[in-house]
Amino acid sequence: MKEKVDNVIPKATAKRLPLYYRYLRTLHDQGKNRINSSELSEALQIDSATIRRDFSYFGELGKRGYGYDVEDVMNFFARTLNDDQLTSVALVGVGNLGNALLKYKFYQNNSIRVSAAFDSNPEITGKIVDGVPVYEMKDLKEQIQAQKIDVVILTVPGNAAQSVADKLVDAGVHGILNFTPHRLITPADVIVQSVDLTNELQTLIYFLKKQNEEYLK
Amino acid sequence: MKEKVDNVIPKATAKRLPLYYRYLRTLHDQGKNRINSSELSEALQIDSATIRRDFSYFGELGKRGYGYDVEDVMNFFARTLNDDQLTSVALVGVGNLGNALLKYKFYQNNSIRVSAAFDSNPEITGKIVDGVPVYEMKDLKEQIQAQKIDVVILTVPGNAAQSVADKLVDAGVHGILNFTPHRLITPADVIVQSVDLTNELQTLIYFLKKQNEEYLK
DNA sequence: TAGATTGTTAATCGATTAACAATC
DNA sequence: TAGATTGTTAATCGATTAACAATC
Repeated sequence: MKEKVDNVIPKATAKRLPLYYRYLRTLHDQGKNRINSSELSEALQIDSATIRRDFSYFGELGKRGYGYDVEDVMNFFARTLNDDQLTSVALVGVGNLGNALLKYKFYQNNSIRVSAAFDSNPEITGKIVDGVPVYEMKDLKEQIQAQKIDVVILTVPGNAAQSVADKLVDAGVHGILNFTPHRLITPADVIVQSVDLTNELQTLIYFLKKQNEEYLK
Repeated sequence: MKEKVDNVIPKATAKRLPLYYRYLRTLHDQGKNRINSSELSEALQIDSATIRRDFSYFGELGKRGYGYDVEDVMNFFARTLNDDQLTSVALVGVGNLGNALLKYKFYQNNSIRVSAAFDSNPEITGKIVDGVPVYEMKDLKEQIQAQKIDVVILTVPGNAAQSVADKLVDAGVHGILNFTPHRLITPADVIVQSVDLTNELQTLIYFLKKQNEEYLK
């Protein structure tokens, strides 16, 4: 397995990495030790050429005439995705969604752990929710820096999103998983990934409507 | 404002429609009654040519030399996105995440309403959570059909995902917003939109790591 | 009419996929 | 060696964007 040094990974490829990684672990758990791109294609519903191309960005991970060694590639992706070491993230906004995500066991399957939460409501702060201490907003910078947290899950109400994002940037955070429908303005070196639940539902409903109209013709 | 009859809307465009719609409503609330593609571009961080192209798939929504009439286009998108009439959806799996989504006020800003929930746990069923009745799984088909529900939010544990999806398809559901990390196997006329929270976090962490490595060079 | 801005043509970019030579 | 499957070249597809004629 020869790895590549120079790496410009297309975004589309990067987004599929967790998928590959998860399935390789499933295979590994099942005791399978080799897999080829057609089987992967079948299981993941991704064209086999796309899979080979994706893998090839990282070097020659496979063996011609054989396929891929499940454990090798799994371990390679674990390292690539930083899953070989614990990543602590914080969560800001312990409302409905925030609470649910606190309880969501990210670390059950991955080495991601929510190690601190923050909220502006004094009824909530000072407690430990599901093993995670909930701090006041004024402790944000201190805790983020003390715990060397680089990634934050943002589940505050929409109208607070930008001002909290500013505080996060000030505290040194570089990655924000944004659950508000607000477009955050941040410096270029901060990566914002947005999950807009209403958008997802609306798009789904739109696709459905279109399919329906198509069907009526 | 001339609308188009024939419509093959690119997927990328479709996914931006809720964004446009939301922002047009914001403008409308602010009492603004005209907008042009550069201003939209500025606010939404989408190239103005992309915006004009997106809009043009739906006909000639604007006026040359003038821009777009906010109310007109807003209303047009409301119809396009089915937001001019109530859409009832169901939710299956009232665990942590399901509970949070039940309380998530989709209908506060849009005409989407969770009108029924289902769970397999008898401790939960039979109650009304946040105004939404929680039924047993055995009532699924009956309720889905009685309430003419076409879209379901799926927040069950991963291992139950496929079997529940089968039941949903059997009940006549055509759209599933899937929060499990499982790839669902469904007939061609069923649209599955997946939201994989762990994936999002892992991808974000990966991008960050890459940026960091880049920076070190 | 003069100025502004659309809607669209053409160019470009990025992602997917078919096909196959390289090679284990 | 023969058979299998990778890694990659070339073709295709879909999305974005620059540039501008059309036109309000």
